[in-house]
Formats: sequence, C-alpha cells, structure tokens
Amino acid sequence: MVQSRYNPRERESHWQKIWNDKDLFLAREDAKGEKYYVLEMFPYPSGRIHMGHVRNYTMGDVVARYKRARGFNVLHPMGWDAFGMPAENAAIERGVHPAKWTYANIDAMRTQLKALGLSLDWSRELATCDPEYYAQEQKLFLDFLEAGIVSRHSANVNWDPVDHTVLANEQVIDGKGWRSGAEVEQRELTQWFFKISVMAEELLQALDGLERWPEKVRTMQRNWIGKSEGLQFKLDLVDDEGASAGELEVFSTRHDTIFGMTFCAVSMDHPLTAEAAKTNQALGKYIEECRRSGTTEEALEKAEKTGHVLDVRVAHPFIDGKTVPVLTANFVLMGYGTGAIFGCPGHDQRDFDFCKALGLDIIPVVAPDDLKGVELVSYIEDYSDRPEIYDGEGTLINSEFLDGMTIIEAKQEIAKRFEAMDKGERQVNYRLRDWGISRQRYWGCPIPVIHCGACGIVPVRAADLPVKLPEDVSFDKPGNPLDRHPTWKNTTCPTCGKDATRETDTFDTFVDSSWYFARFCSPRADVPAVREAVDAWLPVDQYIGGIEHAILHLLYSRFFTRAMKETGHAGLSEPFDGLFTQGMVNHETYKLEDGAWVVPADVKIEGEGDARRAVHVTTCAPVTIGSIEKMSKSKHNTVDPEDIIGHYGADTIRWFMLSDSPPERDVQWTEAGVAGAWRFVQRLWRLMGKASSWIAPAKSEMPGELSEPALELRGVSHRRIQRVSEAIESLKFNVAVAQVHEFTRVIETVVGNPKYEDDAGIKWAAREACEIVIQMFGSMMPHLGEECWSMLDHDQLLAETPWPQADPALLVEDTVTIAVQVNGKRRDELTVARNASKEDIEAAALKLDNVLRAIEGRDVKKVIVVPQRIVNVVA
RNA sequence: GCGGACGUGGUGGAACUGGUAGACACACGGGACUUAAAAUCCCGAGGGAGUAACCUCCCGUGCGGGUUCGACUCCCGCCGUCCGCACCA
Repeated sequence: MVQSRYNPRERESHWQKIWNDKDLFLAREDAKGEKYYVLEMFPYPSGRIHMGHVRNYTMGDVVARYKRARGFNVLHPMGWDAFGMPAENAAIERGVHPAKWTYANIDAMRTQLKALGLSLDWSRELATCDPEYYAQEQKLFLDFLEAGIVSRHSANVNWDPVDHTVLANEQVIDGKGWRSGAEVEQRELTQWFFKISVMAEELLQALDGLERWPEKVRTMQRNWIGKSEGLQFKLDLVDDEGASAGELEVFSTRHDTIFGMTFCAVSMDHPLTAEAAKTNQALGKYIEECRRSGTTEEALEKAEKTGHVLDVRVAHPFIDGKTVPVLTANFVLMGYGTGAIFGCPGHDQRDFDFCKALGLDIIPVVAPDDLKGVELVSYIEDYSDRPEIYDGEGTLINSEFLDGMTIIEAKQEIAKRFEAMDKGERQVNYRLRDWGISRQRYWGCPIPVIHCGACGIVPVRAADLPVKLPEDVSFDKPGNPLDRHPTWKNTTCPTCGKDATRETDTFDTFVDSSWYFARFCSPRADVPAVREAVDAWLPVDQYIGGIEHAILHLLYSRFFTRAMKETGHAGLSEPFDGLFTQGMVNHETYKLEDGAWVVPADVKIEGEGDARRAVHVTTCAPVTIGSIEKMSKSKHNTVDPEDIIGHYGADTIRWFMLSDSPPERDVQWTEAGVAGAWRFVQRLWRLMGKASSWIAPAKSEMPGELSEPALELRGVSHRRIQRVSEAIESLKFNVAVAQVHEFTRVIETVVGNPKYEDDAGIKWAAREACEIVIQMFGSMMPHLGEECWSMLDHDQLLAETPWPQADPALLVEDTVTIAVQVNGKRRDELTVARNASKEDIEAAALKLDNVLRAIEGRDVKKVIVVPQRIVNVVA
C-alpha cells in the first residue's frame, strides 16, 4: 500500500542510523580533499536545546554537508562548554552533584541534537568538565606560566556578591555581573591573570586581516582594545607658598592644548587624594559621597561633574609663575592612564562642563582655519558661552610658541619639549586590561599550583596532573567548597616536601572555551594539541555563533591561539578565518490579566489581523498579545524544539529556520511558518513519488536529440545548481530556499504532464531535474533528501553523492527578454536572441508600438543598448 | 556623545557590478475537488486612474536634493529604528 504522507518520525531515525552505522561524518586527516573546518559555538549543557541552537547548528550543518559534497575533507565536531555556575546552583537548590547534573544534561541534549540529523563527527565529542579535557588545559596553563604569559598579583577586582566570585572587566555590564545582575563591588584580591594586554597592539592590528569577519565584530573589538596615543608627562606641584611639592604625572592625547590648561584633576583613588584625605575631612566626606552614588548606569549618566579642590597647585610647564588648581574629580578614572589629567576646558567637553559648573577659566587654544579677523576675535570672546566645545581641526592660538601650528605639529612640539626636559614621553594607552582568570568556584578547572610556605608558588608537576576536582563536596555553605575541603586542599610541596596548600580558585569558564576548537583536532591526545593535527585542521574556516560573543569569547580565543603559538602548541595566530554571527529567534509574548507570562503552547489564537484574540487553553482566560521578543525563559515565549521535531520532524524545523529571514537577522518563529515548511516537505515527497514512475529510468543514457522543452528544463536545472551553490557559499540560506521553491514549481509542471508522455528527452531531463533539486535541498533537509534519493533508485546515499556540476553550456539562455525604456521609463520588453547585435536590438526596439507612442513623434536623440540587459531610447 | 547596521507591499524578505523593483514564502481573497471538512490543486493581488476587455497611464524602495541615458543600489543633507560602546583624558 502506498502511504499518502511522508512520515518523518519513522524515516528520520532510519536514515540517521544508516549515516551513523557507516561512520559517514568522521573526519580523518588522511582523507582526500582540501580540509574544511566548520564549527558552531558549542553549547552550555543547560539540559534542553533551544531554538537558537537549532538555528545555529542547522546553518553549520548545511555548510558542512555542502562542503563535503563539494569534495572537501570536512571537520564538523561538537562538544560541551560544561563548567559553570548553573551546575553549582542546581547543587545548592536541589542537592544534586554538579557533575551528575551536567552529564545528565549532556546526555539529554546529545539525544536532541542527534534528532536534528546533524552531520557531526561525534567521535570527537568533548566536555570541558571532563578531566581528560581540563588536564590538558592545566598543562597549557603551566606552559603559559613558564612562558611568562601568566601573572599573579593583587588587584582591585570586580566582585560579584551574589555569585561570590570575581568577574573579568568584560563580564561587568553596566556595573552589574553579567550572570547574576548584581551590583559589582570593588575588592582587593590576589588573582591570576593572563597578560592579554601586552598583546593589545597585535590583537588590534590583526583585526584588519580578518576579512571574513563581520565589520561590526571587528569594530567592537577595536573599541574594546581602545588604543589611544598620547603623551604621558610630569607636572610640578607647588604648595601655598610656591615651594616645590613633588610631581603629578598625567596622560593626554591632546597635549597640543597645554596652554588651555586651567586645572588638573585626579581620581578619588589617586595617591594624591588619599594623602590629602588624611588631613582634610571635607575631602573624605566628598569621596564617601561619590562612592555612594556609585558606578551604576543611571548614576553615571546623570552624575554632575563635581570636584573638590586640594591644597596643592600645579605650575604651568611653559608659563612662568602661572599655577592652576588641582581637584579630586568624580569623572577621573584611576584605571585609565595615570588616574590624573590636565584639564583643558576649551577643547574637551567633560572639562568644559566641569569648569562651567565650578566657575573655572576657559581658554580656547585652537581655532578653525576658516576664521579670520573679526570672526576670530568673536570666536575667542564668546567661547565660554558656546553650548559645546570646538574639537575639530584647526590652528593653535593663545599658545605662545605654538601659535600658528596645526594640532599635529603642536603635539609633536610639546612632546619634544617634555622629552628634552626628561619629564615625559610619548605613550600608547589601551583600554584593554589583563584578563583575571581566578574564580572562587567549585565547578571549574582547578588552577594547578601549590602554595608553599617556604617555596612560595609552586606549579604542580606535570606527572601529577590532572589536579582533579574532588567529588565529595558540600554546597550547604556559601563560598567555594574547595576552600574548606581538608584532604584536597592540604597537600605537600612538590619542591621541598613540606606541608602546603592547593590553589582553591578555578579558571574562569571562558578559559575552557578559548581553545576547544584546537582540542577538536586531536581530542583524545595526552598533550593539549598534536601539532600535526592542529596544523592540518586550523584555522576554523567557518565559525558560526551568536553576536553576544563578539568581544569576550572571540577576543580570548584570539589571545589563546597566540599564547599556544608562543608555547609551541600551534603554528598560527588567528583561530577563526571566517566568522558568521547569526540572528536570534523571536516570538510573540503572551500575558494573562494578572501579568503572568504564558508560554505559546498554552495559547490559542483566533481571528486575524487586528481582530486577533488569544485565550489561555486551560482556563479560557483572555490573553494579551504582546511585543515580539527574543525567546527567553523570563518572558515564557519559548517554543521547545523537541515538541516541533516530534510533531513535524527535523527537516521541517530545519527548513523553516533557513527560510525567509536572512541568517544574520532575527527570525520570528510562527506556527504558520512551520506549517508552511511542513507542507513543502510533503509536496516534495509527493512530487518524487509521482516522478519515480514517470521519469526516465536511473542510469539511462541521454537521448540524442532533446526537444525544446527538454532543453529548457535542463537550462533551469543547471542554472539552479549555480544559484543555490552561490547562495550557500555566501550563507544566504533564505535565497537558497527560494531557489528550491521556484525550481520545484517548474518540475511540478513537467512531471506527469500527459503532454510529454511520449517525449523520452523530457523524461530524461525531468530525472535530471529531480535529482538536482534533491541535491539542492539535501543539505538543508538531509533525511527527506535521502528518502527521495532512494525513491529514484539510487544505491548510493545522498550524503555520499558529490555535488552536481553545472554544465556551463546550459547556464546561458539562447534568448533573453530585455526591458525597453524611453527616457528611463520602462515601456515594453523585447525578446531577442542572446547574441543579437546592438543594431538589431535597437532597430527592433524602435519598432515597438509602446515605444513609438511614448516618443510621440519626437526625435530620437540617442539609443543606449546594453546587450542582454536593457534598451533605453532617449527622445 | 562616539561607532556600526538598517529603513522595499498586509508580513518575512529578493534584486548580479548602476540596467524590467516586489522573486520566493507567509497571511489574504476567489475558484476546483468533496455530502461536508481536512488535505490538495488552480487563479488573483504594490497604490491610484481609465477601459466591456486586451491593455494603457500616473505614483511608488523613510524624506529632500544631486550625479546618470537609467538609482533600492552611488554622492550630499535630513528623519527614524535597532545594536554596541561610553565620564578612556
């Protein structure tokens, strides 16, 4: 009996088993073909996959399958970013051990991913919480330590009071912890750091070479590294009496405006402030006040610029006898430059605001070049009343020996003079800080060092690695369980043998994800990375993931790859040749009257357009339809991929994810859209069922002479190969989908058409078309592809079949339809032979009724003919 | 404030290098099949005007200019939306 419907539930697992049994997707270094490494950002094992994963991994899988069909030797692995706080939270809330929780989640998610039919090399699967993985991470760390890439020092760190741990600067967003959302506090702790800042220039420069990265991500990284070139120099401090009182070192990128200096300001954390606060109670109070208003987003945004005058003054370096006040100011940051600035209110907006508020002098020292005479005089006179400062190009004024110079010249002159006095030097500053990697958590990779009273910090011996996490830990008290684990924490010093303690901090989990792409090359090796394997596979040719990792993960990975190069573990600097950041999956939100969010599965929608109404399925209560937002647990607007796969199958969800929206933009999940994808799956299946008995038999020869429609169909097919290939190459999956739709429509009009019943040529061309369309959608809907492929009597699997070659002779059409314009407006069209001469086209165009009418008897001045494109008659 | 991206029908979007704007899909309307429904198939559609009809004309890619035989595409100036960064001296 012929089934009237394709049953994905049964067929998808059938094909998955066959792929698996044949080990089709295992990557081997000795395999034929140029290597191609496609990687999607590995997931955190939260327990269930979400739609974002489906979108991400589907895209990667299309690329992997396409490249494989194109003859590339493809590496397409999957792993788990498995350390991190949710596991500990589960332990605290539910008493389940983080390891048990994590591995159970991994098992569940692996099953879900497998149901998607992804062409992954599961033999390379890794989990960062596996001692096999983190042992190698510890080795890397010890190598980095030896190479001087690691440091340990006391530092003011960002402390997350909720998660009880330190955060890297990159993990503080608007003054709050990136996970907990808690207000971050400053604490002084001794920490381990990766010296990423010494690579700032290199990391910045190399961004220019990352041509297959989105400009947006490169810009974000540039801003994050935050290079600024300026002059760091010392100014003389004087006391009330005019006697020397030491020096104040400042950093400026606008040292050309030194004659506009009317004050100096220091941070409240600056030594000068601390010194003065000892005797100055009012200052102490002021500092306290500033700290209280804090570093929150709102506070910073609204904060008035305030300052508190100190007892010392600064002597102007080039104007004898002139001194300016020194203030502690709330807008000066200790963490940047020297924590002290010279203020030039004339050409710095902050300084300008500050001076207006405090009534300090404002001296303009740069004037736009186009100002002359009276204009220039009034520019200077009215300067203080301007709403905004002038910070454009110009010529120096009011600046003695700098007068008349350009800004660049003045900067050079000032730098030269300070250098000659031995009081300053040109300096490049970066915003990028060293990466603090110590975390006071249990569920992370232990930092493999031992603290010995006699020997100090002693690295764990290679033979003693890995430093495994102890399993018998309790989460009944806040803080790090490792810190109170007596048998694990207490050990002996590898050097002197005396009693010693282990480092109880673990790595930031971003360390784990900074090299996993390298580990995939040799996932079971007992060294971090086998050089031959790394050299063979890296860089990742196409990396796909969310924009949320534009800075953190991608910058750290770039750093890590360089560090691995320095320590001989890799031969390259940039890990990701091509980067693609995909958009999010959005959905409408639903709310009950009491404000509670409702999941889409519990909402029934009636009506359409403005008349759309929603009701709660179980209670029939009215539901308000809210805005379209990113699917998130907090808004309850999530759709579980497993439900969709169970209902429609993996191919449908994959197809929908690739349709319509360009992959870099957000996609809106809609039930109607999925249903549409489902209908298309069925349509293709029916078409192939019909075709299997109608088209020419498999492996039959092409009949000698093809009829016109047969040739035409072949043309359509072969042009489609080209267009779909181009679309997939450039990751425009939505365009590829549209091409398949269009192509399918064409095939449908041919297959089974009684008109062609006796045309052996078209039956042959129809077979070719059917095979091509299967191959075109096969990377996107691989199960359906195999199903249809086998329906057409193929013994070989589609997954093993090479991508079809487009016949160049068929790519060009014999006749082309071109538009005919009169004065740039389209009036008619013309179908001519492809190779028709300009003269013939012109003559034909000038005979068209619509053209003659449009000309209305005027003289034809000019006729522009672009063969195969357009004719424009200028009258 | 700085930086980036974007703005096209009811909706998502397509348009090669400046050459027929709206492919393809969703939603919609009409029809066929059916006792009926589902499923499926066919047809229609940017807006407006004229015509019995074939068709024809006008307007149209956020707004205003410009370059060009020709502009969604390039240039200048605005407006708007989204994202990122932000007292970084």
